[in-house]
Amino acid sequence: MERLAQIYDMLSDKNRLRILKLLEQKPMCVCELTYVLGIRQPSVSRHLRKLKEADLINSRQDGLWSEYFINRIGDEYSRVMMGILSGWINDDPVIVEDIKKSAQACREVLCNQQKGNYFT
Amino acid sequence: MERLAQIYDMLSDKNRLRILKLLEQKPMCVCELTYVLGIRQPSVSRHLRKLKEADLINSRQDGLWSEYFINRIGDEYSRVMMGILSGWINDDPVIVEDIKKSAQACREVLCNQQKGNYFT
DNA sequence: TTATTATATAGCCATATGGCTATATATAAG
DNA sequence: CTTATATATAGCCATATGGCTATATAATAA
Repeated sequence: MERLAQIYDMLSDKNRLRILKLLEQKPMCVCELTYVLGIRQPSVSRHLRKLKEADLINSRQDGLWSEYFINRIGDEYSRVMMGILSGWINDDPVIVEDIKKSAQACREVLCNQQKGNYFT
Repeated sequence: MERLAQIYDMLSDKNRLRILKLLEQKPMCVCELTYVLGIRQPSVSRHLRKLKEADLINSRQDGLWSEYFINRIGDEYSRVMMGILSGWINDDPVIVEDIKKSAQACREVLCNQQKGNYFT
């Protein structure tokens, strides 16, 4: 029951729902999520930490970036809930706008990278 | 999204989960739920009010008692979530114990009814 | 080494939450 | 009417939450 309540708790915050709906589309780094959500980076990082602790998402390091993505190999609860979520609120105005913004959001542009660094 | 977050929020509390799992079995009045949950009656009443405001449960008056029951005609979100919940945590020790207790809980015995009143 | 930058963490603050006790309300009995 | 009783509400309090700013950490560049 504890675990189930934890998952519901993760899903009960609107910004966390937005993050999950964004990651449903593609992996994203913190700066991209920060740009799309319109809240401060530390707030995004904290949401991501909670979601990761709840095993709903995972991350991999990519140079200076941390790329977050949906954890597809969670337990039954998380897999079922994420599966259902993927069919829901796809036409919510906020979600539609978020995904539109995320398509434009390019980490190389967003993050104020030095010119001439390792990815040029 | 607001509505979905509201439902998840309702499900993120352990005592509310217990209430829903109990009402899954049968309608119950406040005194029975109070007995089973082991928390104070006003706390139970508040959980019930929240669940009712979220349209997950409903109530009918039965003399002095208020009988609460699952709302089977809610929107898609609530019906799907309640449907899934009915298949989950049925072997959770707390839930098993709750349902065992609820089977013994008889409102006529539990509530300190006067002898010789309208239901004798 | 130092500088830069993406992310993480520490900690502040206002608000929300969920226990609780005390009390009000509503319904039925007498 | 008065009394009894099931439930609802008001309001207290400790804790949790989610914004925020400031700062620490980690990875790469030079």
